[in-house]
Amino acid sequence: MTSSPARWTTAELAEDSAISAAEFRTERLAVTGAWESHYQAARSKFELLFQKLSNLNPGGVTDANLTDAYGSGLGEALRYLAGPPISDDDLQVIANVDSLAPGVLKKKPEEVRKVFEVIERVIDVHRFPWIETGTNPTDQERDAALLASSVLLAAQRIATERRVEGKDGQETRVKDYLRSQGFTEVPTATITTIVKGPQPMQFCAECLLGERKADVVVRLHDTRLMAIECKVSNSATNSVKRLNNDAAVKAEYWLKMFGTSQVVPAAMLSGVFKVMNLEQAQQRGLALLWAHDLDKLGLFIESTR
DNA sequence: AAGACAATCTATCGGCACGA
DNA sequence: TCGTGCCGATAGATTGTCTT
Repeated sequence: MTSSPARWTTAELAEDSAISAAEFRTERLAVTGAWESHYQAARSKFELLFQKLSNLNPGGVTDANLTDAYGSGLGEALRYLAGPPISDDDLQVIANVDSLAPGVLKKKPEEVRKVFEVIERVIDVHRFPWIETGTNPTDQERDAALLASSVLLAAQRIATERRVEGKDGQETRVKDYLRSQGFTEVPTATITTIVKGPQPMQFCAECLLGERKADVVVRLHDTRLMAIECKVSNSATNSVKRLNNDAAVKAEYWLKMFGTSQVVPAAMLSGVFKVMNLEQAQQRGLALLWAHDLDKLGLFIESTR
């Protein structure tokens, strides 16, 4: 007799989603210093860039200076001189160069030239008004440009950091919890049949289960595999994507691929989710767990003895 | 031969725009 | 106003290539 993960009632889902959203609220409002450090890091980059390119003065931007700037890892800051900033991918296409890697550009000054020609054409005149007049910036102009540019870059960095942290943080919590329950992590494996992968009292991370990657895979006591997807959503709009488009799709794939009696697809949730989406995903065979209540994971694992 | 660097691929969440 | 599809910006892993 196999044990199934709990199916939550609407009321239970509503309660947990409220707790989860409250936790998100608290975390987002907490002062972490992340903004401060990203701002400072960005500011330093632009200051260095200004220095290397003589405040973007006409004449200060030579091929040698540009190559030097790229070599110092300032290509990123360079992209952010554009209004609006150009992404790495876009710049490569628009400038029509083969590579934006510093080592490659170092040997091809003409490629650097092409890159800067693009930047020049789309440079943000709101931040760098002195470029148009061909004069030196006033101290205020220079400072305003540094401020605005640093904020622009730092904001993007924060957004990216949140994406990575949301996932990694949650995955780490799950793994730590499993360890606390006596499980041992084993190296990532490609799991083609149900007997492969983690053995009793083991789990692995980032395993390829069939043809889809699972964040954490645990061997249950009754030999089934539990595939846990870690999902962070910070808005109700995105809850449907994370749950129904990402996790439930994989759940259905695994259930079909390995059979309903062999795998237990689950999603570990934190952040903001809509109750309706939770119900839909659960309906589709996805077991729901909350990062704020990891003991439920332990209880289920125990129930498979 | 080793280590640095570059290219490629895939995954993350977030946000916009469109249509019901 | 709401639900949905699509895409953007980036990180990290892996694989490939070049230097020293």
